[in-house]
Amino acid sequence: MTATIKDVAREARVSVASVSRALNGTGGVTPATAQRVREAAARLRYVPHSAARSLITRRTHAVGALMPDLHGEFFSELIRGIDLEARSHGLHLLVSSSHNGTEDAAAALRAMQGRVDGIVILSSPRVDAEFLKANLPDGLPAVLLNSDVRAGAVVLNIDNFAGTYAMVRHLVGLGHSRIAFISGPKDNFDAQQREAGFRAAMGELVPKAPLRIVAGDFGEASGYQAGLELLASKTRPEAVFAANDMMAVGCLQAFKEAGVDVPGEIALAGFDDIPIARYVTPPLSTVRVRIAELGKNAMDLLADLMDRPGLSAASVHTLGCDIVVRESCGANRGGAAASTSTSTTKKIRDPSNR
Amino acid sequence: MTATIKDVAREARVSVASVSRALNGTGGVTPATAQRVREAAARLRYVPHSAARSLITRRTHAVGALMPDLHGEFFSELIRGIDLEARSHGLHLLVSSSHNGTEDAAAALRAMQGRVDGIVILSSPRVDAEFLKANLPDGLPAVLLNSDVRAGAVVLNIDNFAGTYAMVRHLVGLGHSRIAFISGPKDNFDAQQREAGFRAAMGELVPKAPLRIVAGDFGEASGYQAGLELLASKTRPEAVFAANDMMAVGCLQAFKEAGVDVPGEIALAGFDDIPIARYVTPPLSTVRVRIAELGKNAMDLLADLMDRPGLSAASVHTLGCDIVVRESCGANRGGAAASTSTSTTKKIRDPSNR
DNA sequence: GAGCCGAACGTAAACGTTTTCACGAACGCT
DNA sequence: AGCGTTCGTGAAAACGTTTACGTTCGGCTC
Repeated sequence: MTATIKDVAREARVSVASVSRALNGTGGVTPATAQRVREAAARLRYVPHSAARSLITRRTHAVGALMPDLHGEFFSELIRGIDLEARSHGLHLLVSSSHNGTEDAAAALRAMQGRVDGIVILSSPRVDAEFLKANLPDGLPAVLLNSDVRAGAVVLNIDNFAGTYAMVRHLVGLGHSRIAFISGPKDNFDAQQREAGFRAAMGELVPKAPLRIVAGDFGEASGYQAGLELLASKTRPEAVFAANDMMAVGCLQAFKEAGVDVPGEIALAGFDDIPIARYVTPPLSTVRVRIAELGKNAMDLLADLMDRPGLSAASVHTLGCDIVVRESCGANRGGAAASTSTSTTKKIRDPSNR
Repeated sequence: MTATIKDVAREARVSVASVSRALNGTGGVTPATAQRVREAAARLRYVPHSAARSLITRRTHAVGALMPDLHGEFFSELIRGIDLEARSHGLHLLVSSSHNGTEDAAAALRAMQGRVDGIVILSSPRVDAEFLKANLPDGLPAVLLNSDVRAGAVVLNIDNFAGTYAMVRHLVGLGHSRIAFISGPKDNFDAQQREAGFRAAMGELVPKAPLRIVAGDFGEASGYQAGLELLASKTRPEAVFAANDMMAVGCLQAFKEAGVDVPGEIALAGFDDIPIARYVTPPLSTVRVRIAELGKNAMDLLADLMDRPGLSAASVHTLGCDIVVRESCGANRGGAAASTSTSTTKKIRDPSNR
């Protein structure tokens, strides 16, 4: 059926060994014969059998991406970043997404055993340290994304802390001090870090302001509820900072229905910069996460790890966020230029320029 | 290092053949020995080497997904649908996205050679019939998505034609007859079909109405421009139907800036039902494409094809769309119930119930 | 009790590569 | 001129499975 290395060898009148050497660019072959082999291979449309190669090489030239069941932009951008970088490393990408339970993820992990040379794992609350210890085939290079596992692994995190901190600084710079926070799910790693960043920033920047935190779950409805709750309180906040954009959007809706002007009466900010953020009215100020870059960096870390011998150096890396200033926080009325606040966290002016 | 079938054989005191038979459920082995083998395998944490298996079996138990460089919801939902269904078939998913040029896609196609048992290809303008004939390894089962290739392939398309037709019917039912259309890129297959559906619907439902079509490119800016152009015309349309949501959003922005009330003065509709659609004001009526289902169906077709011997029956399938009625078309003021218009195309009432 | 048949199991070949090793030939050196 | 070294090449082993083919053995029929 399909041509094999023997066919090429016969066609080029050399041994299979020479064909292998010529095609792989391993030395030890004359330019002339290399050329002859290449021609023969092209003539026969020869493409090496990857399984046979993997069998002896112990390398699959593929990496896996394991992620929980998530929709939308985050998923696609992450895959995009990983895929692009993987291809530039000559690697294939095996995707296994949409896992809910631990046993689901464990099965996927097992199934990837031997099919990939490394793996990028996007953590969910269920996928924690002991889960990985139990299910991750040891010796398999892995990079963990947004994980609180700190022991013996390579971890790459979004700098949620710095992001929230910078946004609080921005809001404070605008003159607000009574800033309320809508938090995310208790078991979510990003949510925890964002709340921590908020607490730290408030404590350091406006230490005498009251700390108001209302619970949310990253869903739009919980943001709406939080908005109602905040409106009902005796002293309304000057600004509301939601731990993600969906909640900010829900909160905005509550404000709108109550006839509260944003940002006139209350300023509003979110986190993530989902596409919707720039299309609500007023456009939402938020913290942008460069997700594709997160994927790219994860893939780079993984590639490094795979080149390394067995030595898997544990390390923690972070990827900075950008403050994107639109109208919902009230800073963008005039034409003030953007300024950089941190080395990793840039401030961007984005006047909903659709 | 890792346990091999020989180790299991030794541990279970049988031959490697029996191990293979026991673990694969091929007959010819006593329940007792099968049990013994399973225990030994579990004890050694044995997992069969997939490359070795593929080498002799000529099966990889993996399918590929080849897609152009696209962002956002469409990508993630499609992958999601494919992945879920692939896993339920016991197949792995090899993703290769973000291809721009033909040579890029050709390389990806070649690289997948031998790594997958079948492939799902999402067409882009560059990937046409002769490209596939030239680059698709023959004998490799393939399912084409949103493709105008009709010869010798299995094709699954969104029913753009019926979708646009149904939306026009809906607008006409609302009393509009001067309906303008903002078209998509000329070389885009979906855009072509949507325009064809619009022309057909207008010709049949309101034959005496003038046919107004202004050119767009699926981008938001082009929708904005089209909006301006329509406002400037001597007889303004009663309704505007954009070939996709992004253009409808741009158009809406133009109307807003001009102080034109939507849907009061002009009704507006889009196509795709991107997440943003429900968050603009007024929420956008549109045609929903069930993308995850598209992916699932594609995977099912592919699985069928792979089970088949060599006989690759060419066929064309379509997936219906849903009309989702929000406020931008003016139908949703009252509380009218939803009605079904076609067997494949349902009409949904969706009053922006965030 | 001889013959036979089918089931359970083992032996070994095969799948298509890479890589180690051996073998010449060519070459530069004393 | 002889020798050692390098270099290009080929033969063959190895990777871990599946499976075709024997072989054994127990139980059945006459």
